[in-house]
Amino acid sequence: MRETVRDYEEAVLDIVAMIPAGKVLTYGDIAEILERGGPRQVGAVMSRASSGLPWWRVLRADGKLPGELVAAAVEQYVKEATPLRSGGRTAAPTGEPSEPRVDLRRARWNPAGAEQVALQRIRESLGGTAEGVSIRMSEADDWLRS
DNA sequence: ATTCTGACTTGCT
DNA sequence: AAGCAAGCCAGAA
Repeated sequence: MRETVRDYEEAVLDIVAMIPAGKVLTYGDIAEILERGGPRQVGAVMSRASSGLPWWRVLRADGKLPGELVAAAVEQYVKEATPLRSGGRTAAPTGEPSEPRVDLRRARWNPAGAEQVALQRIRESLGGTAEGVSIRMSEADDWLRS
């Protein structure tokens, strides 16, 4: 039995729903967790995501989000005290406000223990049907990458 | 089968 | 820091 597109969407949405307030994940991170598709696929899912989802906690690898979403997102970041870069000191000397960007180094969600297990379970739910799915046990190491 | 498209990434200026 | 080109992945036309 082949996995359906719908399954992939559910998996992505489940993960997004698990991200704690004040923390974030990049599109690529989610693709890695699922070991399916890539950043663009995750982005595609998010573009169709229904409201009610903490979409602002999923952003690009550079800590930004597509233009239109920035305003709404920043509002949330402030509310959730998400670590940002800029705002004050790092602003350009030219006087340009420079849009705030999430500080990935500090804000990236690093799932541990039970959370990581839960994510693994979500991933496994995708390959479900015995298809020679070789599982890597030491995947956790990937999360230690800086 | 082929081409287009996009809430993406990386590497190089 | 900002812009650009290529690479990448999968669904849609």
